[in-house]
Amino acid sequence: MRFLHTAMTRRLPRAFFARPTVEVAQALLGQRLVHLHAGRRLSGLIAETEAYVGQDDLACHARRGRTPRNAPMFGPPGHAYVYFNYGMHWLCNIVTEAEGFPAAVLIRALWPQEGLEVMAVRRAPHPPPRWADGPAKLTQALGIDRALNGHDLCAPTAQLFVEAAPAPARIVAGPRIGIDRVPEPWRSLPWNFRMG
DNA sequence: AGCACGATTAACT
DNA sequence: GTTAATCGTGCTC
Repeated sequence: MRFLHTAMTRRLPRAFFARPTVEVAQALLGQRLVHLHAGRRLSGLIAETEAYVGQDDLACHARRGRTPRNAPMFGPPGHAYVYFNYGMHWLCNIVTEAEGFPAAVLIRALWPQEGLEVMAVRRAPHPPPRWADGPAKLTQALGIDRALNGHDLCAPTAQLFVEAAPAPARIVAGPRIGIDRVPEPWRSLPWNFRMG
């Protein structure tokens, strides 16, 4: 599926996210995640993603059905699912597939593009390569937290959204990170994707 | 009401 | 390679 955009409307439409999650996770690589912050643009190219797909996927938060925390995953595609983990970190997902089917893509790394001065302060004292090379690092760099949980990335007034950018020449797939307690085959499914 | 654990990070040895 | 930090969530009693 291809999406064409004019110079003024580069934001990815809901149809982009209303597809199989693994397909969306790969298609998001190279696209630009943007957070409008105090009239300023904070952004980066999406460099790593992971797919979490439905109640059969035992690594997915929705595996035991709907709860207050994972409710956004059951909602319509194109919304943010932002959750708190390890008592200190925010992780950012984008909901995929049809409403009612719980699935999302975790954004795991960005290549910073805009708002570098803000990121430098938020991620101090780390050097630029360490500003957004992890799922909790990128939310800190872009200022993504609970306030954006459930946010509609496809609304005209969205503060968080994805803009179309050139697709990467190559995609590398591997097992998802940090789910060592999840049983096979889910633990080893190659649903982690990065620009290669 | 209590408790084990987590889609992580940073600082150590 | 190992480990502390830190707390909301959801399951069990």
